[in-house]
Amino acid sequence: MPELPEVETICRGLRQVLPGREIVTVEVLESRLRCRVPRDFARELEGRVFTDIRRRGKYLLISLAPDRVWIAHLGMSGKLIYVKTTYPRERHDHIIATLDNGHELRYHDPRRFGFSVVVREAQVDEVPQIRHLGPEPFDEEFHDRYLYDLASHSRRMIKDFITDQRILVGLGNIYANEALFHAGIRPTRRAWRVGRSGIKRIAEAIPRILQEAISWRGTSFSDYRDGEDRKGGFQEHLLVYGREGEECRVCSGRIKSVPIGNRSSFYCPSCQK
DNA sequence: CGGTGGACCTGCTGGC
DNA sequence: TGCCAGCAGGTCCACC
Repeated sequence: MPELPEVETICRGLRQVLPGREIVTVEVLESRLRCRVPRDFARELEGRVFTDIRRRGKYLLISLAPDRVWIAHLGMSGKLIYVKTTYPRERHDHIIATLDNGHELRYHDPRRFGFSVVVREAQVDEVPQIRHLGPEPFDEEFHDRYLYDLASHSRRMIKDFITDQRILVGLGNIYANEALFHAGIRPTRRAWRVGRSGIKRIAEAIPRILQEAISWRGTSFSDYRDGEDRKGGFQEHLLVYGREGEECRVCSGRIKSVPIGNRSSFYCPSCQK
């Protein structure tokens, strides 16, 4: 489900309400979380106080004093919501942290692709999932030259390349397709054949499209909700993703779909070469 | 090493 | 109306 804009939206929302709150109790209602939630997960969190909520790629890093970080990835269908204790519980609410102010932080994930782990602050960068992540698209180290140096040595399809979280973090199926549309490049082009000007357009389109999606609080089709269980609005502004057979909003041609590695990619044959 | 294809899950939709 | 194949925002691993 969530790509960078959705995780960023959740992050900003939780940052408004969690710092200073104490976790009183934690219930882990689902034991089949693919061994990614340690048995002592609840005890690691109980009695601690939220300090800071930040994001690294598609991961939420939730700091708690003294000296713990709850690292959460929401997979395809995960939600992390802050609601009153009276807010109706649902099927697939797997982890419920009861706070000291009549609210709960609930981790909900029907498909259970997400994962959670609790580590010490100093260990965050050593966690394998975090250690191998590439630069943030909004950081200075991510620029067209960086992307070109890597792309010029890669024979992979460009869409596959830019969704590799080791190259850069944050892009998933929606925003990779959108960024390539904005750059005028077909998702099936081999990375090394995109060329310098094409890579430059991609490197510029990525942060732009992500920023725009953040301003709309992310994209919601069915599952995605922010930290207050509300939908995002960017689905109204998508130009190619999920629009197979519909009219291109730029040239009125028909949007096509092509599978890349078990996943649909969308593009406009006349706008993207 | 790189690239591919399947596995991991539940739920919803569309076609028959 | 009902059933079932196919597909969904992500990662990881085995295999060639």
